[in-house]
Amino acid sequence: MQLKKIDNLYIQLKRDIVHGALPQGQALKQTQLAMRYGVSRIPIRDTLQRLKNEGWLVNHGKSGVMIRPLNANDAEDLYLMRLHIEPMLLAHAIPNINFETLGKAKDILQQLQTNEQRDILQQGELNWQFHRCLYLPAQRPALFETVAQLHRLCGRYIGFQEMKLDYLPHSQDEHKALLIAISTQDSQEANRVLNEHIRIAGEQLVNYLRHSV
Amino acid sequence: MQLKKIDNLYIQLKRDIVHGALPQGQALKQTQLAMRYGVSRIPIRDTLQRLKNEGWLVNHGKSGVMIRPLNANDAEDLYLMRLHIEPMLLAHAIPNINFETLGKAKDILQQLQTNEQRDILQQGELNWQFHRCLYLPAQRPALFETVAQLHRLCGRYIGFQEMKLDYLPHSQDEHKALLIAISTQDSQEANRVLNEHIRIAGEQLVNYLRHSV
DNA sequence: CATAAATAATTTGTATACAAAAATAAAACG
DNA sequence: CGTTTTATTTTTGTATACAAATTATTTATG
Repeated sequence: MQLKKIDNLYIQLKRDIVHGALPQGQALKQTQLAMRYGVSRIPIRDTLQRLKNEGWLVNHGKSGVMIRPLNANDAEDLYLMRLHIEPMLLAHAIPNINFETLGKAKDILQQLQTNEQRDILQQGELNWQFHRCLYLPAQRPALFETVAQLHRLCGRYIGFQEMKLDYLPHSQDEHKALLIAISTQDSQEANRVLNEHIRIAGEQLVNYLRHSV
Repeated sequence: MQLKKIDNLYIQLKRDIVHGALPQGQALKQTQLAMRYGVSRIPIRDTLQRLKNEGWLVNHGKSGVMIRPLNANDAEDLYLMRLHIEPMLLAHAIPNINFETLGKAKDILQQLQTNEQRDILQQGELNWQFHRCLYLPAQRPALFETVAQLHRLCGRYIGFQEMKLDYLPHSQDEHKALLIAISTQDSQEANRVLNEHIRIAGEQLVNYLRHSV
C-alpha cells in the first residue's frame, strides 16, 4: 500500500477545495464532511488540522475552520518569499546534482509536456515534483521543508495560474532552461533562470488576482 | 477560558521535549504519553500531529514520530531564512507602528529584563511576543505566518541559546536599539539592527552546535 | 549460522458514544 | 424596538472499544 487512506482523504478534500465544491467563508462541519467522504469524524479532524497547518484552512469563530480566502497580497508574499529562499536551496543543490537526478527531472518535464489535459491539481503536483527533485540533493532539510511549505501554499492558487494566461508553455521553457544551466554546472545562470521563473509566475498571478477577483 | 486544554498539553509536551524528559531517537508511544499526561490518545494524537507540522517531531518508521534531532545545519538554515524574510516583514510594518504598539513592545522588553530567572521556554515565548508585536502591524498574513513558523522552529534550540554564552543582555541591547530606530521611523537603521540581531544570534548558536554537540 | 517466513505482540488508525463547548434561538428587560 | 440573558440546539472535543497495520519474536529452511 503506497498511499494511506488518510492521504486519499487529504487529496480529495484539497481537490474539492480547489474545485469550489465546498462552502467558502463559513465553518466546515465535521459531521457533514464525514458523511460526504464516508468516514468517521476522527480522520476528518486529522485532515482538517493538517490542511489548517498547511494554510489551506483558517480559523472560523472559536473552534471551527473555513477555507482560506484567496487574495493578491498573500500570493505576492508567497512568491516574494520563494524568490528569496529557493535560489539558496538550489545553490546548495547544484554541486550534488548527478545524471540520475537530471534524468528524473527530464522525465517529469516530459510528463508535464505530454499530459496537458491532466487534472489541474495533478499538474501542480508534477510541477512541484520537478522542483523538489532538483532541491532534494541540497540535503538541507530545514530550507527544503520551508520551500515545500511555500509550494503547498502556492498550490492553493493553482486554479488561477493556468486558467486564463496560457502560462504552461512559458513555464516549461523556463524549466528546460533551468535544466540546461544545471547540467552545465552554471550556477549563476541557473540562479537567474529560477529567479525569473518565480518572479514571472508571481507577477502574473498577482496581477490576475488584483484585476479580476 | 483563555487557554484551551489542548494548548496546555501542547505546552507541556514542548516543555518536556526541551527539558529532555522524553526519549530521543525512538518513537514516542501514544499510550505512554496518554498515561503521562492523564488524557486519552485522541488529544495526544492531535498534539503530536501539531508538533510534527511545526517541525519539533519527525517521522520514525512507518507510522511513528520521534523528537527531531538538533543539528547545526538546520539551525544555520533557519537563521538564514529569518535573515532574508524578517526584514521584509518589518519594512512593511514600520509605517503602521503606532505608540500603542511601541508601548506594548516596551512592556514586553521590561518583562524580559526583570524576570531573568524565568523558565527558559517562557523567556523564549516573551522574545517571540516582542518580535511578533512589531511584525503584526505589517498586516501581511502570509509573510507573518512563515516568520512565526521559523520562530517556532528556532524555539526548539532555545535551551542552547542562553545556556552558556550570556546572550540575553546583548539581545536586549539590540531589542532596545531596534525600538529606538522604529520610533524615529528610521527604516534603514531598523533594518540594519534587525539584521545584526538575527545574524549574531544565528552565528552564536551554530557555532555552539558545531563545536560541542 | 544466516536469512527468510510465519506468528505473536504491540502500536496506531478509526468508529461510536458521550461530555464540553459554541452557536443559535428564544425570552426577558430596559 | 434594541439589547442583554437565558435556554435550546448544534457542533466540537475526548474517552473507550475495536480494527488494521506495524513491529518484534519465533520458527522454519537453506
